[in-house]
Amino acid sequence: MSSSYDDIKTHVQLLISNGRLAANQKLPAERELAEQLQVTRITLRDGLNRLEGEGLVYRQNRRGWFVAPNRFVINPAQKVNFNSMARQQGFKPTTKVLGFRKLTARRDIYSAFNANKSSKYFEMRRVRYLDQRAVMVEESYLPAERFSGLSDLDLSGSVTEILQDSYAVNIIQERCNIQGANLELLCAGPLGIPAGAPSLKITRLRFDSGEHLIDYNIEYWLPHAIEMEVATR
Amino acid sequence: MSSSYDDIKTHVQLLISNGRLAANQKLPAERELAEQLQVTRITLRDGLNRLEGEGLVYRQNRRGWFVAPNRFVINPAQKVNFNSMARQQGFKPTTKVLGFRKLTARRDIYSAFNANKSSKYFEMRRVRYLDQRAVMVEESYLPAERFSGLSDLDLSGSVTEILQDSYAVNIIQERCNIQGANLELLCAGPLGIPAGAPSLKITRLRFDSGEHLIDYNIEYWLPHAIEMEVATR
DNA sequence: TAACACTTCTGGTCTAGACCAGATATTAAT
DNA sequence: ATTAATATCTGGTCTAGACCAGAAGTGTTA
Repeated sequence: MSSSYDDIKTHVQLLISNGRLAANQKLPAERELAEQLQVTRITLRDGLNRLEGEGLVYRQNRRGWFVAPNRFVINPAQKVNFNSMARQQGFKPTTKVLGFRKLTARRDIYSAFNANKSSKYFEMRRVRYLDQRAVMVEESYLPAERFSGLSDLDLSGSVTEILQDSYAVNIIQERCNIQGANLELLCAGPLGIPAGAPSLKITRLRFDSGEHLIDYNIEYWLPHAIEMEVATR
Repeated sequence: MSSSYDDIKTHVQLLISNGRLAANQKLPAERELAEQLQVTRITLRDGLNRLEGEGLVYRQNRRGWFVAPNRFVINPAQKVNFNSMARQQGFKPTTKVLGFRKLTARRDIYSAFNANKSSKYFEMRRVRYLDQRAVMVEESYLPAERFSGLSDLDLSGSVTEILQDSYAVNIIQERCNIQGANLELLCAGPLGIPAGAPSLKITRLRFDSGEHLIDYNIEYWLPHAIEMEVATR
């Protein structure tokens, strides 16, 4: 009844629990582990993929496999602030802006804003890190006319706060959709994983007091870096 | 820049979009597809796994691959009723009770209820289907003393309603946790997929008006059968 | 000391088979 | 016609290699 996977799992868990490897430390190379366990590399990789699925390990493109730290907890039913939430949970959050540009005529965007083809939007792409580990890529779309000068501001913080502080726009309602999705190269690259890897895709629509859509926002999370908590009444 | 995966995706999408295959219909056998595409089976399977990750296809243990229908939308921040929600979205929901028993001394349970080791609980395990497709396995734990006679009732509906109608217990608050998890054999079996496959694990804690925990509930969803919608204010 | 070229190591992708176990269809016996 | 045995088809798992591309370390040169 025991499968190779069980052996691999046990072996890796031993490495971790014996204290030989702490969070974010690198596992031995695949070829080495495969030999230790007397299985082929492809079988070993299958096992590592499953361990990744359980959130025990994570990978970084052509660098290796690492011991996963605790998950980051987010609440999708709450206006989130990545930086403060992360610090609250003992992580060191950082942000890198990947790109900023003005674009037009992308159907998914202007139709979300209920606008026409010629309307212009800012696109901002960012990666978020927890303790140097890339965990999320974020794409934000904002109406360009309304937020002129946006690119001159510090874009490493919360969009909501920027809108509030610099444009006096208050987000008072959000709608979000969560589903599994595979990563395109454009998002997989900054996360240091191969294209096609699974992710948790959170699409947010943020509205102001007039129920106008202000921010169209897509987040791609490493699925095993987070968990979600929701309270209901 | 084109990978085998792209070819596989295009090929399968063609099969689907050409109308040759409708939702829930079976794809050709892996060996056949592999020959059509001139790749090895292992490469093809890698591609199918990714298509599964995108929610385009799903598998059933040793039966084959099938075209995925639309996702079922759930709202984790809302007291859910599987049957009515499913019908509302045009699915035909069914439920099968896998098992019902009284148990004691399982740490995760009695500690969730903040009770001692000797306290007794009912365990109810059910599979939920949408249009004959198994999409979720549910494990419910309820204090046995408080709900004696539970096993004599019709257990195919909503737990919340049973508690309300037969025991006058009103659930007024819920807390839920959502994360990716791999399936143990016990849950993978009823879902018709191999053990170790990914799932979306939703753990629910349901409280009554006195803030007592009433129902400890774990749901394992096929990750690509659902999406979640959450509204925030 | 700093910049650059090179080598090595890593995971990522792929081939070409094999055998197993469960699901299904077929066939034979009742 | 029903049941039971059987053969076949399916995906699930695994072996034993190969080659590629990017990351990281090493040594050389300016």
